[in-house]
Amino acid sequence: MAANSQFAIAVHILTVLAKAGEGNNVKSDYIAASVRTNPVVIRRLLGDLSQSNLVVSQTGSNGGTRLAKCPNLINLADVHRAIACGNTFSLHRQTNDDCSIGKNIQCVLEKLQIEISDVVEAKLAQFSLQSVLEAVEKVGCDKGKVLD
Amino acid sequence: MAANSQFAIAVHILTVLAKAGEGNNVKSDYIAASVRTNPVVIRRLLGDLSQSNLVVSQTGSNGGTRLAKCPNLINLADVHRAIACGNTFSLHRQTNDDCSIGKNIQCVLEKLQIEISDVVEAKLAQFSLQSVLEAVEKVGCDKGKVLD
DNA sequence: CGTATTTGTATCAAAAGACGTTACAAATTT
DNA sequence: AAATTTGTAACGTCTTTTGATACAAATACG
Repeated sequence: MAANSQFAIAVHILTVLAKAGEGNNVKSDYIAASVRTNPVVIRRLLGDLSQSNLVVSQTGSNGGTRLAKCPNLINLADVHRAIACGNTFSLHRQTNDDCSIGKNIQCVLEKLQIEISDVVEAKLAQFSLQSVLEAVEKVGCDKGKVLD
Repeated sequence: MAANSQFAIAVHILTVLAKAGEGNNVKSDYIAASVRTNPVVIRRLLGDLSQSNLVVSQTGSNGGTRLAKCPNLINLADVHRAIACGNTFSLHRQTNDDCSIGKNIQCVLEKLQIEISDVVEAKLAQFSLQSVLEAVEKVGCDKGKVLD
């Protein structure tokens, strides 16, 4: 199971930045208030997003963070990769090589893991940050697909 | 990220049972040796698999566990559901309702989570336990897709 | 130029989750 | 009755995640 909520928070962060609009710096304190967490948690994630060139940050007075590209050009697969969210399931550690199953199942599972990652990314790639923002701004969030 | 390796171990367990053949009881000690873990860890997972009617267990001398159906009739989506592996990503906990983003992003992310689960399940459903067993028994596990 | 602000990052502590282990009752076979 | 095996509770340890404090470096602005 997905142990951490970093991807969810990252999407939240980016949605806030998208709403702020192009070129407008948003402070980690402000984002932290929306996410209800500590600003450092936000800045850590912003660091990842920055390394993937999804956002740009500035220190100093009037500093903050803004999107590096327009929300149409960012999709959730980009975010997922930026956060290094890991896999849908984990492999178990070393198995027993004396057993014909234990010996070979690892690599079968690794291949499977890759195939799963691929379909997850493909799905995530269907959603732009823009579409997320629009979905969030729509009120009727209770029935049907929200995204798309 | 997937924090635990229960799904991987469950697949390993079922593959061992599939190899053992229909109607043959396998003891948790034997499986544990193949997985290199404690028999109790195996029995815990067997409990989940049993509740989903994938395996049948017997206590007592000559007891053990066997598949409840033939390996062609079990697919990896069945296993995934049985183990309750959770989601590809976790939601963050309560957000700030005073912020229009914080207020609505949760349900958008929930919907996304469901769509992701669906594609993951659909992919997993493509692989039968039989195909996993065959892949594991094949030696050349180093190039190309192993599963399918 | 100096002050205020903000990020980036190190460090620490707390909380949660995963995993392995021991122990033992209940069920079953022989 | 004795031996075996599962089912499950209980516990300790380890790792991961999260929240928090602290402070240097960068920047803006009067």
